[in-house]
Amino acid sequence: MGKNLVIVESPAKAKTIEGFLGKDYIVKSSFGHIRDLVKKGYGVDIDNNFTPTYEVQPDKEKIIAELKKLSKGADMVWLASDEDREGEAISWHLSEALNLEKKKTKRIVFHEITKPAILKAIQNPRAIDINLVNAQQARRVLDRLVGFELSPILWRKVRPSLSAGRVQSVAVRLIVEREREVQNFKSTSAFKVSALFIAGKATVKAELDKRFNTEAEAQKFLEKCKTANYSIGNLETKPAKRSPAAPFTTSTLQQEASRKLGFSVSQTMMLAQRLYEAGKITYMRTDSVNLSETAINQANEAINKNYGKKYYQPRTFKTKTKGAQEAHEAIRPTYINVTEVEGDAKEVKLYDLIWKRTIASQMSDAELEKTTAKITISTTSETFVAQGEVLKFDGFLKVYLESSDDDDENEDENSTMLPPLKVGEKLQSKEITAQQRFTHHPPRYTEASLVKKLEELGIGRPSTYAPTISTVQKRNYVEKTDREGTPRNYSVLTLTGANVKQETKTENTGAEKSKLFPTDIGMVVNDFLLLHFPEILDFHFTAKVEEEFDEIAEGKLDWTKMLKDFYKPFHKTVEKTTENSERQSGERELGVDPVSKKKVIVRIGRFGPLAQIGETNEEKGTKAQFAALRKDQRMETITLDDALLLFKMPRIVGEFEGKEMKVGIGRFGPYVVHDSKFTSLTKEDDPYTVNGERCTELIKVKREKDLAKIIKTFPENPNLKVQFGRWGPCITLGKDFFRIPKEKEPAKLSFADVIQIIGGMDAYEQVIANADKKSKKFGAKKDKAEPKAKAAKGKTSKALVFKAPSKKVSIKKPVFKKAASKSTAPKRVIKATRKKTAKRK
DNA sequence: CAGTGAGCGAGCTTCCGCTTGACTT
Repeated sequence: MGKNLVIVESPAKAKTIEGFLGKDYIVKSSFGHIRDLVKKGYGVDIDNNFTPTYEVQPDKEKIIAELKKLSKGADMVWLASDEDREGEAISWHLSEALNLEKKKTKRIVFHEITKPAILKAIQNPRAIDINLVNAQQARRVLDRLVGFELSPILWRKVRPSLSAGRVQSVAVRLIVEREREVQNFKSTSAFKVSALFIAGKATVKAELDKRFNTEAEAQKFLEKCKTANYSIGNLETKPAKRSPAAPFTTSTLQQEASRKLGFSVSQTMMLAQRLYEAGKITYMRTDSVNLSETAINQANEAINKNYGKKYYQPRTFKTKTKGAQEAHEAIRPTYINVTEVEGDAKEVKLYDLIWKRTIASQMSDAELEKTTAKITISTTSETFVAQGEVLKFDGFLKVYLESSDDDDENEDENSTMLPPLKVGEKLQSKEITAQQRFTHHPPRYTEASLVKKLEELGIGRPSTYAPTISTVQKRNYVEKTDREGTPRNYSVLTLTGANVKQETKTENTGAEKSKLFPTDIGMVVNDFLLLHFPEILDFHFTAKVEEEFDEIAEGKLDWTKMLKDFYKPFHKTVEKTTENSERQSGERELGVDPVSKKKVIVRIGRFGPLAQIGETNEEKGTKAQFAALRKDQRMETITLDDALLLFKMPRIVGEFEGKEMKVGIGRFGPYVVHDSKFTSLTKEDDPYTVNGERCTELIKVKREKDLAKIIKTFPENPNLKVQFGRWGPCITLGKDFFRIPKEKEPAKLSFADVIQIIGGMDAYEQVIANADKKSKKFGAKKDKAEPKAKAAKGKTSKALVFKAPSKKVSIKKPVFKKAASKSTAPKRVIKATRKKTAKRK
């Protein structure tokens, strides 16, 4: 037999499979899709039966060249991409792009990476399923058409650079609608009654079988209890059992890692990727809950060895996810006998989670015994109920228990044991309390609970959950933030002996951590799309088109016909909307300004949400006043009073050294600016009332602090200093920073030394000129940082220049301008880019 | 770092799914 070329999607998979197949087989990977619709324009010829135009993705040119060469020399090419719609398309694109001969090409599939599975696949090859490929083309083209027709409408009607799509727009809708549910939620309260009884030597905790709507009713009930006798009216013991959850899919892994370990969705995926690449776990982007036979056998061994035979119970799970394609196994340890891995702490934790979940899925049910005791009250018909739970056999609970999203108020002191009780037995009441409890609004989404919801709706795929969440945040439709709670009073009535005591207590309510909130722009875009394109935004739109894709895959429906039927009415709506719809600014009238008697509105402006008093009208000579909304304010909920307060800012609070002091609220909170220098106000200072005296004080303190940082100044230029920066001594020139070479002593630097470090006189002057230019360009068209960077790099800079650290900049691209020279060139200063370049260990 | 609230307009933005890159010393 001659040489065989096998092509799979993932390089890690290629490595594993090569080991199974011996030396007649070369296994290579395509790194996912290799061709896509052309990037420019639609890439689809709509008038010509939706003919797509594909191009090899630029980053895949190299791999295609290599595969081409290898396929030429091979006797047989085995296309082994995943067994799903996308995988079939990858095989098809490969056969096209590599110009493979039909008789030299075979298509094989397997959904687990085990030796028997691979060998069996090789023995059962088939041809490319063109129907399945067409289903993928339909999916791809539909997504392109939806995205590329909707987005431009948003550019015209709302704001440039926005986006819309089949998946992201529904994700945003979910978050917007949930937020409105929260806003419209009216909390009600009721009194929950619980009691502590004494039975012999033991205490029994019980809860009343009803709640009281008012404090008066609760009070009345407690009055009745004063003279009451209590006895066991009924006892019931029932066996119960609990079963383990299925092994992890991408979505359930993301949820559990979020609940149990506090990882974000993308963090989980990054860690899982590393574990996968290290050969520790199976593939992490999967919707399947299946375990291979090999894995089940390994689990059997591990359970017998670690816990005993009684704990083993083999199970197979069926996916409940609609539209699951199950091209892979569930996520599991590659070798189940490896109970823990070494290395990065977070990887270790994630592996442990996967290991436990996998093992637990093959373990016995937990057996419980639930006892319910009803306690009668002699003076009234209500009854108290005490519940106890005894674990008879722990089963899978020995290793793993799935968490739930609403662990909010499950304070039922779960699974306590009841003492031995008898029917008719008398109980002593020790204490009865009636506590006011409030109803909760539906929970806001976390990243993970949003993924769960999307999966339930069949929207998105394992490979896109994490990217979707980052897209809606990048577009500024959604933000993940914390929110501080507000205190709320509640009432507690306590009966001890013959005394009822009333207390008012305070609890914190509404606090949120890492939850998804819609932004103003997110709401405006959502409302606009929902108004004009309800079909696309429908929660079942994806499910509906998926059904049609399935029909295409089964050969029952022509893919271009499906697209035509979709596109015709859709495009009509697009045209109608482009022509007829109003520009959307989310404008909302708040009321009238009592001072000027002019209308106050909020709307989205060029730089985001703003409040506006009056209108600009040249004929009448009126001019509108503007104030940006604060970050924690929403157009939908801001009140007139809050909006009016915004116009009080910035506020001139007085004079100091002949220059005025202005107080404002900026991106980083309240500040006072004096002589164009900013000083932050402290938490105790209210920016609306703080006076000049206090501001002067703050400015003086700031000056002293700044002064303490300065190591050296130069008479040649007051803006040039040697001072302590965040990472030790450095040279500052205006807002540019320069690193001091190790061998130099900061305090002893001369002006000439400094110029040399900056890179010579030319460079020095250039930096000053660039700084000037930048400040002048303010309010001009666009951010002019780019030309500045070029100038500095191309001509002058011989030293490293870096800007003051700013989160945005450091993540996006390194702001270092690398020195064009040589030995004296200092090394990198900050590790701002480290995260990005950090590798698997 | 923090302000701004227009339309003399050139050309850009955008989708969803697959998968991991990585010029130099």
